[in-house]
Amino acid sequence: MTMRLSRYFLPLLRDTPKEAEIVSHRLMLRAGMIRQQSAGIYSWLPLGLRVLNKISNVIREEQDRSGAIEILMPTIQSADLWRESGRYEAYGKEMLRIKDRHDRDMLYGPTNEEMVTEIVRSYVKSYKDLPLNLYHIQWKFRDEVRPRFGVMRGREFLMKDAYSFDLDKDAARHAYNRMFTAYLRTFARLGLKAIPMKADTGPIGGDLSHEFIVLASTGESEVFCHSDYLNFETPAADTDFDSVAGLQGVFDKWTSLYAATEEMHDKAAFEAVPEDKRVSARGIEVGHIFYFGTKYSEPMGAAVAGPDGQPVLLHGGSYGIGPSRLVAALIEAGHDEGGIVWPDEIAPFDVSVINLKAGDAATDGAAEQIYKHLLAKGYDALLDDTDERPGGKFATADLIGVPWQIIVGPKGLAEGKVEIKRRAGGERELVSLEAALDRFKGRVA
RNA sequence: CGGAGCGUAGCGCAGCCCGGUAGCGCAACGGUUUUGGGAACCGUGGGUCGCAGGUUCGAAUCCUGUCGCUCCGACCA
Repeated sequence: MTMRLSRYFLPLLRDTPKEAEIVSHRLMLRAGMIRQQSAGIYSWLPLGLRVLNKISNVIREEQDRSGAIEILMPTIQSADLWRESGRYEAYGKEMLRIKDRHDRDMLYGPTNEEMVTEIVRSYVKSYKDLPLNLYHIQWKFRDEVRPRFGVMRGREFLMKDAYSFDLDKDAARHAYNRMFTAYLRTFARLGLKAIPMKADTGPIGGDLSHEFIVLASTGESEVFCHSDYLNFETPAADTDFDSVAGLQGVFDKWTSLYAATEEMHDKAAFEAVPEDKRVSARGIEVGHIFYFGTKYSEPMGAAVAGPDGQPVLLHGGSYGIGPSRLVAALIEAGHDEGGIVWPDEIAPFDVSVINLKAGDAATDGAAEQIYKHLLAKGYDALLDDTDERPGGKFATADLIGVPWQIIVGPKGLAEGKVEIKRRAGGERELVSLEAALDRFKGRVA
């Protein structure tokens, strides 16, 4: 996908709207990624939508790799389902309740355990159909008392939620480990160092609930962990997700050292970590996984026939990642004075070709040649063909954070050269036009 | 839900205390000169002052109500 900036819709803001407090919110507004429509509710503009979709695709690929199967459930749900689980009364004001024209109680789903359990109980009848993990990527609504920080804590948010169904707790643990491993891979691909931290399991108990936390100075909560986690190796792409022992190994390794959020913090255990390895920082929760056993299958009657023909209640778990929140988390983790610095894999564009003198035959020709080349090689390229001044173009490119800039100006071109700039480090290199083309041989997916 | 604020042009703000019919910077539009890190000059357009009621000869300004939004706290993917 390529785009000419002169014909694109990129409403940049030079000044920061006053309501934006944290850097990701400020930059998302300035870069024309989102538009607030109501407290905690946003429209996604072209640049923001591109990033959101790229994140969702990485999540989707890793969910699929782990064996989860994508579906799509509706945003609006019937209250009856929630009455079955007892959560219609229990949920409180965070749930947005609405009535349809027939005066039936409906709601805008804050999550989908009841609905997916309804689907599974009506079709899955045998232990042979297990294990099963269904996920979807859908908009959710939680009527937070106080939405804030832009899309970091919105009321409407995009969420990938997966739901696993197994015959017993041991099988459910393997399902949990599959998601645990998939999450490690997902966050690594997004360029994030996410550390699984033990989370409150509520009434279920056990050790099967983890929050995945990204360290960031603007994080919402205090976290404590062992610094070796930051250098742990990510599970490989060819990880065998059917290997019970293999995935248990991944889980054991990634839970071997101390890591806890403020709520779960154990001072004594943290003191046992060597002093030079103690990390005390702020963190952003980007994922949350947990096992809940028969919490929904029991009241909703979701059972299959076991090997002996007797009914067995399904053991479930659910696993969430918020793509819309991740957009903000990625900016919190990657920005500088000039603007956003996207990781390569989820940047809205791979390369920005900057024609410093639009209208000049030489720069127009060279910029066009490079742009067409990138298109042919499968890159997402943005061509800045506007008649803005060079300074403005540089500022725009830096603000929106495209990883590579190819700068085509009359001075360099007079010697047959263009400049390649890396957004992240700011390194610039003057190379021949041919060398520049040769540098971008094809996008590695 | 407690506490504190703010709604005046696309964005940032002044004007409000002390009522007299709206202004500044940026952005936009037209023009001239510019052109390698957010140019200069000249000109132009754009606002039922959140909304409703009240006081007054007259309300952005004073009073009442209402809606929206933000920040701090408690709560949450």
